Amino acid sequence: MARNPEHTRQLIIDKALPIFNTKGYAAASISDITAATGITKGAIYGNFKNKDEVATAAFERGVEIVSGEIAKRVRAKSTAPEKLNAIIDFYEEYITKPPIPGGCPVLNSSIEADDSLPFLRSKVIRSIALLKDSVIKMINRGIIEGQIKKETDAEEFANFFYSTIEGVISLSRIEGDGRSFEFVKRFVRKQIKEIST
Amino acid sequence: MARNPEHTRQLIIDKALPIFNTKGYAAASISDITAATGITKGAIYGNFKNKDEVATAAFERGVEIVSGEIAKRVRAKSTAPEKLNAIIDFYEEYITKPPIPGGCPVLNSSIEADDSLPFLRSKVIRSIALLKDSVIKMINRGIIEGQIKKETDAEEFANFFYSTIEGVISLSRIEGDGRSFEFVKRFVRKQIKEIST
DNA sequence: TATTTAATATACCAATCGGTATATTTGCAT
DNA sequence: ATGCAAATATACCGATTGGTATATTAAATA
Repeated sequence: MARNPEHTRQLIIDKALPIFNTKGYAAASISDITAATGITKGAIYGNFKNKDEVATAAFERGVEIVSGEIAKRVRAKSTAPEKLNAIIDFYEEYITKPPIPGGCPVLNSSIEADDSLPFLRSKVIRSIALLKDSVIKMINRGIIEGQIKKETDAEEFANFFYSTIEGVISLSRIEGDGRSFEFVKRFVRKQIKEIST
Repeated sequence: MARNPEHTRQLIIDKALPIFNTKGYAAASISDITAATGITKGAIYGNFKNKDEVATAAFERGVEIVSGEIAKRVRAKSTAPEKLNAIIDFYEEYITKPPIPGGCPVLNSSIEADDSLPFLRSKVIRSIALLKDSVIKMINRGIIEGQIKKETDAEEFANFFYSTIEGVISLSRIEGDGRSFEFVKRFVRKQIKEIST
């Protein structure tokens, strides 16, 4: 080994992530990445088989960042309603100070990978499933612990919850302000209160 | 005039729309359009200044199709709750038999135009505003006509409504089935009932 | 310190991109 | 019928794309 390939690989992923996330897979070029990293094509293709693999690694890193940040905030709260509200707060902050430039990588990749990019599709599907599942578990635990009404349909709520959040992120980003988010936040908070005991 | 340029222009738009909508602006090429239309570059650049203008025209046609179809279904119902449910039904059908291949052009373009494609941004923003506004008006008329509870916040509901629908469309499309939509539909229907008198 | 080998840099490839200049064709007006 | 102008087709442009083959460099081994 020579010249720390681990570091190189990580550098490529870290710099490629915001590029793919802002421009999209198709518009992002290898040259964009060499420019951002100061590294040459030789190094990129020495560490990744092709552009697809760079994009895949970047996406997985993006999901890691997002879900890691969510997990941190969720852990900091003790009851299910508080945890759900913490997730909303995280996404609200996402608009003004996004941990990854370009919006939510799950949503972005979801749009671009639904008809093309078959190598990404399954990864995106899995990420969404994990995010939803954590909300479902959160609600069911809340039911057991008496914080959430026991008649609550966890899967229905989780699907509403993530659909609405992803939807309002797309709205807020294109509109360029947090106005829509404010309305939706207020609504979702009411729904959380609604299922709370 | 010769050879009916109006027809040519419309042909280009009609064929370009599903291409842009499935592949996205960046991945869709002029060659894709010549291949789909059987028409040459000369004809395309004779009718449009550049790729941006083709994409813009295609987007506007897409919005026209979607909002036209929504308007038709909304007109067919007489009360606000029925109208709202008709919109949900429209988007549910969108998953299995989309009027435009590739999903919702408003959502797709929203994702791609938030950081790039400045020529599209304002058009997307305006389309969203119109869609939301029609729901707001629908609810306020429903309040006047006594079908919707008068304490309902129309703007809040409209934002929730479209965020949730756009979000669940993205989910359903990447997941490849209508499962998530079923859950979300059930939830939104309950919310409509909730604000109904 | 010399050698070796892994990692990175450089130089290049064909293909494709958006766009244009020009040639050709078509339909209308005369 | 003929000439003209508008519309479309063809041929081409430089730039960029993802990718590769090869040269160079740097670190570990001996």
